[in-house]
Amino acid sequence: KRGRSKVKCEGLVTKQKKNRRVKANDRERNRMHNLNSALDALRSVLPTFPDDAKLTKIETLRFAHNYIWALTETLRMADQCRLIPNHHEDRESFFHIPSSCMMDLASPTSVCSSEWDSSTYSPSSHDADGHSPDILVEEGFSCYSIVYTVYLYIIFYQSYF
DNA sequence: TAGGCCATCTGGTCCT
DNA sequence: AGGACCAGATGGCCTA
Repeated sequence: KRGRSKVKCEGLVTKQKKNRRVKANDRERNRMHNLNSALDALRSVLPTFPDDAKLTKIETLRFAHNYIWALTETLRMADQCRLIPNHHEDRESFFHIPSSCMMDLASPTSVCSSEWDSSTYSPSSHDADGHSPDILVEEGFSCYSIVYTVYLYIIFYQSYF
């Protein structure tokens, strides 16, 4: 009788384990879907050309990093000059990013490598004045939080213009 | 066909 | 104990 109950117990444990695994898989799938949604939101605020293929995940993150840097630099320059025109049309031309710069921003793959190496192709993390436009990501932030934070940063900067 | 990208599964670790 | 997060493994799809 004890043997049978042991087998029954083992079967129950196996079933419980299987059930937990299925639930964990489901949560993991959900988590990745959320992460992808955050990446999509981030893509949506990045400037792209109509015929551009969808940016890959790593391209999206690199592009966002460069884009934030470009916007930060633009703000800094505008602040330095204190010549921001009031008319909307003028503001647009004032903040026009040179095409050479856009090419670089729009083609992250042109400077792509398998590793994140900010020294080679990402903007310097500190400008001439020692200001750091880097995104403040505290230790312990999840991937989702980081992507979403980048997204919010871009929205914030874009609202400036 | 090789290589890149992606989704999913899985086991481990940490936290509540 | 259960959930969140992460990294490694695997297989599918697509493109040069």
